[in-house]
Amino acid sequence: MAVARRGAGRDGRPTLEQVAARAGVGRGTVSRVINGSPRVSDRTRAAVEQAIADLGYVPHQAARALAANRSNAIALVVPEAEGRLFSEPFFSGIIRGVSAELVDTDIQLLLTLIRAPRERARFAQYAASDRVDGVLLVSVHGDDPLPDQLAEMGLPVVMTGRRSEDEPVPYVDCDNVGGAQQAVEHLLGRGRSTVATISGPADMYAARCRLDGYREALRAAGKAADDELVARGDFTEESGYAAMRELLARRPTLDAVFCASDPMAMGARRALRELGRSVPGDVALVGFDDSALARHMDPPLTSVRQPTEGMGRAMTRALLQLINEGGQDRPHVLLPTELVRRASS
Amino acid sequence: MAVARRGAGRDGRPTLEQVAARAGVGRGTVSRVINGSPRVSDRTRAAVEQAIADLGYVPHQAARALAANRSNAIALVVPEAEGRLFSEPFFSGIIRGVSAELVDTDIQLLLTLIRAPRERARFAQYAASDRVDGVLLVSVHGDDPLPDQLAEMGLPVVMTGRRSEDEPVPYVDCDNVGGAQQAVEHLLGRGRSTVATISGPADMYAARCRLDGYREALRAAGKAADDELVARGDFTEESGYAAMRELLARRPTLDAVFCASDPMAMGARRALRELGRSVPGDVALVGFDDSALARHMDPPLTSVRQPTEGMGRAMTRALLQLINEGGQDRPHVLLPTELVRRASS
DNA sequence: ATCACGATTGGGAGCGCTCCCATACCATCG
DNA sequence: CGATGGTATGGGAGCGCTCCCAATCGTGAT
Repeated sequence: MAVARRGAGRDGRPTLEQVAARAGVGRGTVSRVINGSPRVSDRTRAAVEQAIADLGYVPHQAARALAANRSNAIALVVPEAEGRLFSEPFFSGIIRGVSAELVDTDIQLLLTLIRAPRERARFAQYAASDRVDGVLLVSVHGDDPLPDQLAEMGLPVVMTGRRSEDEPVPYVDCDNVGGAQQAVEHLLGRGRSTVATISGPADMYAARCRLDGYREALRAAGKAADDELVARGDFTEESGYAAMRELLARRPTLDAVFCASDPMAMGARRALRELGRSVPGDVALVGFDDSALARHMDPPLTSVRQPTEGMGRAMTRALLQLINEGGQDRPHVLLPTELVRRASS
Repeated sequence: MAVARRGAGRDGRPTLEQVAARAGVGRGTVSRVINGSPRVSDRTRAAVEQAIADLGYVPHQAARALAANRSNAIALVVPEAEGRLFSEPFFSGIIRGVSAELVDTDIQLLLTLIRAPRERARFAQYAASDRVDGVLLVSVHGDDPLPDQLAEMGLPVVMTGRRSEDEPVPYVDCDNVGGAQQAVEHLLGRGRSTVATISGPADMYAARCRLDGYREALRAAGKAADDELVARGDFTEESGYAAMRELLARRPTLDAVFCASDPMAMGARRALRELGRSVPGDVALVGFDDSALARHMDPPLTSVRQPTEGMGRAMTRALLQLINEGGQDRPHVLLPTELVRRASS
């Protein structure tokens, strides 16, 4: 036993040095094998790999990080104000995607919730001090300076969603315009003639995109734009309820509504019920996000699904590329959405 | 510039050594200040703190980890089979709690999803190699060997939930028995006389506890146990639907049902509607978990809420204590649940 | 056979920190 | 007044790895 452990690290775990000794080579060579350097002969590589297997050697992260000056970790930052996100499939999908993309690397995922502004500052400092190789930002608000701040420090950053049309920071987004368009085309295709929309806050880029998609679909179908058919919400159920009542007051004859979020669709559904309109009989309804809510509404809600897992993967790939290639290019990825048809339309 | 940077780390960030130079003390002293050692005079401490502030010094994690042989990170492990968890408030609450408890430490949270068995093995190896100081396990199955495996390696571990009555691994759980009991007492208190239950899989400890709570409440109310009023589900909506039909077939006169999960309550509600029973008029319904579902059901579902955030905090505190004190004691924490009353009962 | 040059390889130096021993200093005590 | 026992402090050693330069070993060209 003592022999087997000779020269072992202080936990009794084998070190590079020991692997080298066992394989009859130098430290440098083992390091090269581990890091996949091509400058190693096949014979030597095989011997080293054998020794690694024999000893059950696992490289010591902290030592690597210190020597190589990279941390082999990336942070996933979630502003917790968006607590909402957490219980939605959105966040779940993102994590799944990120995690899936990381599984074949030896990169760690650090999860950081940011509540107070104090924590934001703290994270900025933290990120600045070499502790992560890159940052994934989820659900950034339009006026959040953090992305630029991090980017200016030279830290690779990728966000989900854009803050505006000409987002300077690399991002992965879903095709909000296309999704909305698809939803409205679907409603028109089902024979609906008067399609209204309940849109999100005008200061959120995604909300504007969804509204654009709605308008584009109507235009493509040769319908005149009609602002009477557009009501504003703020993505919440309450706002959806109010908007629906407003729309019905303005245009009692409408027969379909595209809601820019599922909770708003939920609110709209409630308003419709109260006013004696059936769904989908009198009014067809489509939501956005395909949350758990949608599946459980009565009737189940047709909704636009974001490829959340794909977005998580894409973000991660983009970030790893930034880290490894340090490229000057700012990757922008746009993923397609999918309409999930249910009984509400 | 060059002067300001003299002796700086390779990223231009200040090192301990520089702080020491600026404060006019030795490395060891600065280290003591940073680590809160009492063996430093107030004068010296103040000088060092000033130098740290002046330089904006932030300790280099990897270097600390290497020298001190601790990683300053804990892992939160989630078996992704429980993908379900993700979209429930449960997971969200746990993360929030863990994160809140870590915010004043410099401990990192690593998130690890485990999908395939291969990944489980990989994680075990990973965890074994010094990369985390401890592990939080969420939602472990009754037959999962991972907790014991990790514990045997001497790695501090805390789980949510128990696998059985005499769980050997430290855990934090909510009071399932008490929660169920409270729910049933509530139903009885509302004047219901024939309270049935749809319970979870018999091989899950939490499900057995909830059933025990149900029975205990009836017993306390002086009601005879009646197996005809107990139906098995597997926590899914479908199983709740089937169980409800079964119960009604057996006992058409029942007037209340305690469901051991919200999705089962959802299924039960559907069955009741189909069979022309009103909720809560004919049958009162109570669920468990207080998921988003509960709030959005029609009528909104009374449900037993787990203190998820509190559980996250408790797990973290327990783990940190295990890490710091290396105690031989196996902390077991049981937190109370809360009945959230809504229109369904 | 000799020389140059690329492919491999070994191992020194050093990453920034903690640990701990040796030293310096100070107040108290016999 | 010197011995004694603390308390502060400085700094050497070393954590396990990567980087990189120098050394070694072929191999083909001359």
